[in-house]
Amino acid sequence: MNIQANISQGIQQAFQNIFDHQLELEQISLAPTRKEFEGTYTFVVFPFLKVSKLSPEATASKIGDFLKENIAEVADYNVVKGFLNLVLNELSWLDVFQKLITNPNPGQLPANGQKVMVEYSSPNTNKPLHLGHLRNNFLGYSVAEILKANGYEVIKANLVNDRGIHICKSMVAYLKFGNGETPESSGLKGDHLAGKYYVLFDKEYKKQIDELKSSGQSEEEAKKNAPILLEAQEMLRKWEANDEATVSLWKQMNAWVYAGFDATYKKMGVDFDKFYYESDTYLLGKDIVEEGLAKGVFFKKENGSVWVDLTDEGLDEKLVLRGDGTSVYITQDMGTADLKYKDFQIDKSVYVVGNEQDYHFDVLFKIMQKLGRPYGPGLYHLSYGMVDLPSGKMKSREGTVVDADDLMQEMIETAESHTKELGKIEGFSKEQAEELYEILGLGALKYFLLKVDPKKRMLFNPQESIEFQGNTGPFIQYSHARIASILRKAEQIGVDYSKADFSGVKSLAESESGLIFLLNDFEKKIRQAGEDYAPSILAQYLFDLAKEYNRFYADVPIFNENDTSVLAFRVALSAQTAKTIKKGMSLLGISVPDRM
RNA sequence: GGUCCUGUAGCUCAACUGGAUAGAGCAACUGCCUUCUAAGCAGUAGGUUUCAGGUUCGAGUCCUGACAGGAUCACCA
Repeated sequence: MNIQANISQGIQQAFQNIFDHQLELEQISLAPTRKEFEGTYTFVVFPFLKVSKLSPEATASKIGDFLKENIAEVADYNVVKGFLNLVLNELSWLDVFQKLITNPNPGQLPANGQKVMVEYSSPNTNKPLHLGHLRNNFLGYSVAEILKANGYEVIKANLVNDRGIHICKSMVAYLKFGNGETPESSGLKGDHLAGKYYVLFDKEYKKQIDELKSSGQSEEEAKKNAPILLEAQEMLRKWEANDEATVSLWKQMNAWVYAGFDATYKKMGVDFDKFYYESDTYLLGKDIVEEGLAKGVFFKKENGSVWVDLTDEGLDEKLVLRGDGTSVYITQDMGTADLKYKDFQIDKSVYVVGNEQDYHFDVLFKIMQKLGRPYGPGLYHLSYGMVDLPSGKMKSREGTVVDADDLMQEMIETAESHTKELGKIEGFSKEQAEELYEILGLGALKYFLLKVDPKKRMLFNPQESIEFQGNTGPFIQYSHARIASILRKAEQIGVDYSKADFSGVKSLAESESGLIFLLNDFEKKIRQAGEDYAPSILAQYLFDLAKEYNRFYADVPIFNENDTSVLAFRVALSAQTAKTIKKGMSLLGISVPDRM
């Protein structure tokens, strides 16, 4: 069906015929030939010398001869040491291209009947989202879209952390210092309002600690005894006892925060199919503890606390229920895992959570597997590194964060000034121009965060603004806009490339066959990105594709071509590239403009 | 201290999962707008892949041990 498969089969036959040896297709790997050598694909023969019982050169030559004779696409070959470089018939790329353009929806693999849940975002309702959340949200959204493209049915879930001591801290500070302030009266977004009081709490808390210390208490005592902390703890007790005033304040503040989050999510371009709230789930999981005890997966200590022993898995013993029968974090996570399965019968479940929780998820997944959950093997922690600032770690309570709303706004403004500097807003209405700035600013930001391997922690320097040139979102967007311009012109002068009559094409420029090679690779990359949960693979691919197109654009004239079928081919090649870029970028959550 | 992650050009990142002379972008320097958008293209320069061993035809990639940075090891979430 495609060139690579044909060649692989040819190699298989070659081994059968020449060496009387049956090779599995999986054993045959074709690598792209390095630029310094002539050829497209390279087959490394070193691993097969035991079979051929010949020198590397002789082995490679024999296989090369066979392929040249029997496989239409192989025009020639050369051998360097144990490397068999296959030179393809230029025009076989044209066949590949003809097949590619018959696919109306490139990059969409057929449904595989599997359901996967991607949980991401998971905000705390006591503070606004910051740069770290942006990485989380963009990653989660992109992985969800990539899995959809791989044929999964995807449920995007958001587990909102809407209860606990941290929310009570904001509430206490609000009661103390708020004077009835509201988002309306203050002009603050609801999430920023809550965040403000979270910071105020911490200030007051530190002040009280200092006071207690100067009156003779130890640091440890002071931290425990500060009145404002005791108030927050008291408020948590009242909340859990369903105290009317407390719950109503909690609801009020949460409502403000959600309104703020909604606006931020909308700007980010992410969405969710299902929300879970910890205020609903925090009591779940106790029945699983019982089940685990019955099955012998858990055991009880003298004080009544319940543990799981994971020492034979290389981990420790881990508490799953306190001695007083109350839950810990992992108790409710066990319960939530079951709840997700009960709600959606998912085959796989992806948790997009920072790498500081690696150990926690390791434990959680091992427990669910020991309990024999059907979804156990499909649990995956998509762990990502922190985003650090030059000044160090971001801390919400100290106010040393790069706020998500601010950063997105800055990016949009930067995009605006870049665009104006380049004088590229002629013919744009005000609305169109603003839409463009948003597409470009967010594109730059998303690409910046997604092109890096998630595992790596990254340093973000606000002073050195995110680039718009080189390996960036706008570079790829620019390539798309160029093609869109070509396509407009083609339509204007009536070029019909839909018939796919490219009969006049007798040879291909390097950039042309290079483009087809990459376009043909799209599906493979989507598959790889899906298997590895790695948007960065796709980002890298799209950069390569855009680069190759720009090379083509500079090398090969389109409208100066006399032969209409050649002209049609080049327009069709452009159109296919645009389609691929657009689809690929959409899987990263990035839109592409038609003009910029 | 135990466990996990990371370490590649001045900076930010790749390297098709063990393949050839380790590639891109930024920054620096040279060229290219009277032809489809110069947010572009072509080129120059930049490397002991943190270090030391090992495994094999072949190691940035696998193993062992150092070194550096980070995370985690709560009856917190």
